[in-house]
Amino acid sequence: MNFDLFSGEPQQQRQEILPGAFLLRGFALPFENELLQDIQGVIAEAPPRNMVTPGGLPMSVATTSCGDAGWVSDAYGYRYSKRDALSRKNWPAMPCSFFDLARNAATTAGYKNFSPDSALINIYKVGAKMSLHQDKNERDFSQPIVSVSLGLPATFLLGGLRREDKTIRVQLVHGDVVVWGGAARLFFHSILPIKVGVHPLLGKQRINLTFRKAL
DNA sequence: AAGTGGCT
DNA sequence: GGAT
Repeated sequence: MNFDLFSGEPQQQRQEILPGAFLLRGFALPFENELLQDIQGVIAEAPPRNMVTPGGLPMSVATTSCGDAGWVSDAYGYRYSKRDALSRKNWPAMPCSFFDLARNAATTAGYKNFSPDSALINIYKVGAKMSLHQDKNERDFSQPIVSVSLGLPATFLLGGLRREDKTIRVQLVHGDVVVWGGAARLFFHSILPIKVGVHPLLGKQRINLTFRKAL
């Protein structure tokens, strides 16, 4: 945990950035070592790949998953799949460190008993981005989304229910967690192109973990 | 099927 | 279609 050097009290790092959406600054830092180790394990079993959108264009972000389902995109559309098309096996199991972090973060944001069954791992090289979209391939929108930022910083845009709604922008750095649910669950969001840089632990990349109850 | 992308 |  982060402690205030003067008071010795844990600093409150929770900020409601829009109704239902919370920024938990540095929340993942205590889990850092275990998370990085477990990410390596998942990637060894299910290598990240640049999925193709239904429109036929490759995404700039490389993606893999773990848990009971993984988010996939191909010519047939966006969906969750229980199997990795590359290995034709089930996705790797979700590491306990992933589940615990996601559940704790959701609780801290006021979403009790979050039980993610899918963790999407998005690898951003410098210049990679994620266009404005909604997370809407899940079955149950009563469960929040938990997003963990590692490595290089990113600018996160969060809007509303309509694509054309005004967006706020939030700088996300290594260890930050964003949780959105309730009224914000279907809000459009995006990541601007990652700027040139080198992170001391992760080098020239940003890794994002996104947790969902997909099934 | 696709605006999770690329163009202006 | 809008932001950059």
